[in-house]
Amino acid sequence: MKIYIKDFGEFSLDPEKPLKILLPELKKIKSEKGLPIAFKLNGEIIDWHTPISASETIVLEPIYPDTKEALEVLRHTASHLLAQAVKELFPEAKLGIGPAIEEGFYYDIYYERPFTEEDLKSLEKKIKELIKRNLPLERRELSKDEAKELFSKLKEDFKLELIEELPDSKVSIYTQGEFIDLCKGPHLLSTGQVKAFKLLSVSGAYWRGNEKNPMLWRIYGTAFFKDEDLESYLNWLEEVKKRDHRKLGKELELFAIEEDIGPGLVIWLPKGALVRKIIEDLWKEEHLKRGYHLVYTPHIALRDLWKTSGHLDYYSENMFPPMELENRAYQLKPMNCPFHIYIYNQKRRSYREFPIRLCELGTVYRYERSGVLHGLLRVRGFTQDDAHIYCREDQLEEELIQVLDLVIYFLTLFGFKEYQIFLSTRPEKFVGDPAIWDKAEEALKQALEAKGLSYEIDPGEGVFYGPKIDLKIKDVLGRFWQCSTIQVDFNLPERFNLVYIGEDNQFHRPIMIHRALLGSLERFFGVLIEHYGGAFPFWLSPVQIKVMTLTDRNIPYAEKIFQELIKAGFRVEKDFRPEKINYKIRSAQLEKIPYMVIIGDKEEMSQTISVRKRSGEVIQNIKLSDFMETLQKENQIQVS
RNA sequence: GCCGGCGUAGCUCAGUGGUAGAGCAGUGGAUUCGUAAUCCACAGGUCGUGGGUUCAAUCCCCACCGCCGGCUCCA
Repeated sequence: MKIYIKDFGEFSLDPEKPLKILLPELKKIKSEKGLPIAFKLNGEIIDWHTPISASETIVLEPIYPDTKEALEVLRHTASHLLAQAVKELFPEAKLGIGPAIEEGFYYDIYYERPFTEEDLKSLEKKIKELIKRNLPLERRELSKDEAKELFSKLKEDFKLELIEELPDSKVSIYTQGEFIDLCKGPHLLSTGQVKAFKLLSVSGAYWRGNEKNPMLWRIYGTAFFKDEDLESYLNWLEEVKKRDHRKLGKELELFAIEEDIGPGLVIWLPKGALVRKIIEDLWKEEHLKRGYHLVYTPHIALRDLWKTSGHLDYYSENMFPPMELENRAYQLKPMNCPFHIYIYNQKRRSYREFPIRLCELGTVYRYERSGVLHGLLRVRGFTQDDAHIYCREDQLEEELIQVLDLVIYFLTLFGFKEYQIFLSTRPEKFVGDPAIWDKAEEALKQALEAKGLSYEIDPGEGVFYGPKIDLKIKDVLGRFWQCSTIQVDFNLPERFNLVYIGEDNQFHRPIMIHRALLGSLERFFGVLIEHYGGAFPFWLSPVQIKVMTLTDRNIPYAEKIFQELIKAGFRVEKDFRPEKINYKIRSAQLEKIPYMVIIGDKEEMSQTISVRKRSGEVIQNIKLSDFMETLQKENQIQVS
């Protein structure tokens, strides 16, 4: 059997032997990139331990240390090191699973008591020792029966359960030193290749994510090939912490969530409310420009409405319980759609009116389990930037293009330029005509392509009532957040018997599109706070300018400057306290205010101002009119 | 909801079986100062809530509430 390894050349290999056999030969060949960590075969990662057999020549793509795939291999081995360390220090522990994950790895372990911070430290020490011993990894294949015997001897009950469920008749195990684990790989050659690692946290996790199963302890860690990489990852974690919207929200007085008010219920403080107002004004203005009608609907409605809509059947676990009044049950709304349907149904609709676009910043209430609430990102009451579009089938694609155009417009405003887009198609359980589903899915695809947006398809992941597009935005720290969603709905028009009169003077059923662009204002605000690190761009800053005096002598002149800035429509505060200028600058800096206007005797004499930017840049003695001119420019929202 | 951790002044945090402290913020006063913290004084807490143990609880125990991290990125 021949294999061709890119960068190294062609070799012959005994089919039953692992690639490792070739090591001495490969080492002789000097590839600039060094020795591969693993290989790619038809898109799958193959390690040095795996025997391959094939009738034709196989082409292997080497994987080098600075790639995502190599990290995955490294981290998988790191998770085995963790498991090995656990078994050495806590022999009674039973192993669950231990995969590599996006930012590191974890291992789920059953033990009679939780692991502590001290345990993590001693585990780290043990792992370092195991790395130093540079234990070679070995792979073996066993029949299921052999494997069962082995793991029952080892008393690894969870592994036995896994073996039971594996489809193939043979399973593979990896060993390093004394340690044996059921594992499909891929792995490194030896433990010494793990250069930099850290255990990060422990928490409870149900076996296989099911609450009916026993709870295991999940130890999280991460690993890299270089110490610098680990260090910069840890710095990144620090940065994430610094930008935590809950911390900044408190420090910058943007919002609060109060125990006495209720979990997951947000109060917007004046500064946060101001940012929200700016976003809302912009949103409304742009929607009106684009042919939407702005509507308002109540926060509660008769519960029967939700019976008709079907929410009681498929959404009730997310709804607040009903309220009784005058023998009628009312329901706090979890969604806006039924109300918009009644707006549609206010009169007989003609095909000529289409598309009808109704939009609302609608506040909804949903029951989220107490354990999942998280700052502004997961709450129980929030305002969706919602809209429902009613149109004919032949208008669907064009409408979707318009919606995508609008969503990109808004996201770009806030500096979100990279997206992950998912198109979810028909699930097994669905309502409506499959032919229309196909058409709608096609329309979604066409719309995405027309906008030049690349996307992935999530087959069968659509909601039962229609296919959808979900859009995730990438923030400055490289994290993705889901905000926007665009869903086609074949269900509600049916349930509420929506009709219009067509060109043929017959009744027809409209298609409905639900869409939220920012998602919820709370969540989007939370993402924005983290994205900007609390330092909002000038146009979005709740306070844009702070005017401050050097001495009390300067107050009258500073007051005049302040008034002129206010008159020009800027959001300005003043700091005329008898404090040192350094003190005032420091506090304005901590408030992350974009511009400080500093007034002293020099400015007063020359009838100018001095400006210090948030960045630290200082402009001395410029004319107020010149300053305002540059501000006006900056206040104009630039869409690129 | 479940598991672990946590809950002390507006904020960040120290502390102890004998009913509490610091820094910042706040208030009063002094200082009138040139680009990230001037000094002095004062005031501020039913130590999350409710029970229990104890002569005595903020501390120990239990329950509840809330917050933080996590709860299939599968051998």
